[in-house]
Amino acid sequence: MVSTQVRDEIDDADLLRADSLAREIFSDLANKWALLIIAVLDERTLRFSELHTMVDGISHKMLTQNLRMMERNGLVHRTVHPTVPPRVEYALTPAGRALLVTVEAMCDWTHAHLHAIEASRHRFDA
Amino acid sequence: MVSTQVRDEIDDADLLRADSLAREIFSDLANKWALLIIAVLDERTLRFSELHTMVDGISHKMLTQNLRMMERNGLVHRTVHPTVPPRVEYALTPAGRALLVTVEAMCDWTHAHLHAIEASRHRFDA
DNA sequence: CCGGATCCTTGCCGATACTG
DNA sequence: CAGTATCGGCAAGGATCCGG
Repeated sequence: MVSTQVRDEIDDADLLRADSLAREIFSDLANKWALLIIAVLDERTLRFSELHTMVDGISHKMLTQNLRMMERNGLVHRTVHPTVPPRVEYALTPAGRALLVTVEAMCDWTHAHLHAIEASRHRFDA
Repeated sequence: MVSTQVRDEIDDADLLRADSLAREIFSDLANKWALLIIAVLDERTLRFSELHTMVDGISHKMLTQNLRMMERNGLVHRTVHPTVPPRVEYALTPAGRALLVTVEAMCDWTHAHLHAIEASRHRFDA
């Protein structure tokens, strides 16, 4: 399931350039809101309003837009509870959880290099 | 160096929400052009014009813009050869190479789930 | 060959208002 | 509470020119 398969000759970048569908998907997901939503859905199903609070800075509109996109791509599962008031919950699908692993790796990387990056910025800004 | 450290209580998403610098850096990098450039710089130093061809669809402007940002954050190293015509080469720094690992993971994920995603889209669009 | 600067267009995204 | 629709500002990003 986890792709540690060995490919010969071509690397990942080539795969992205060759396949337009792959590029489209990659472009969909490589945006901060989508990745942040995935990161926040770590471990727990969340309601729309919870997501709205937890991913801070995101607007109502961007949240729905990204959730639709992610649902369409099969990353999140949407459950509507027919109650009053309505209750909608979002959870990661297996595919989404697989992607979560790499998102967490990116988060870890960010925090591991925080200071180095800050230093690099100061050097550059001179 | 590689952060497989164990943290207690808080998860990655929390770290991103708590630290505004982390969020800023994450937002810088979580965009398709930056990630694609990193993916392409896999294994080899590349000239500006080579990058321009390899990351296809990117404009001259976006390429310089992202390269500056990545240089500022210490992800790529820029070497200017004082020849005529000028020759400028870009290479990943150790930090950049560390990030490359997670970018490749994302690429692998994309290709591993291509068909599933395509199927999911068809289902959704009905 | 590189990349900065300028103009100009496009579409992203936030604010607001309205339905179920 | 969750979601859709509309509108409008503003910034992202493309095209082009020039200068090193």
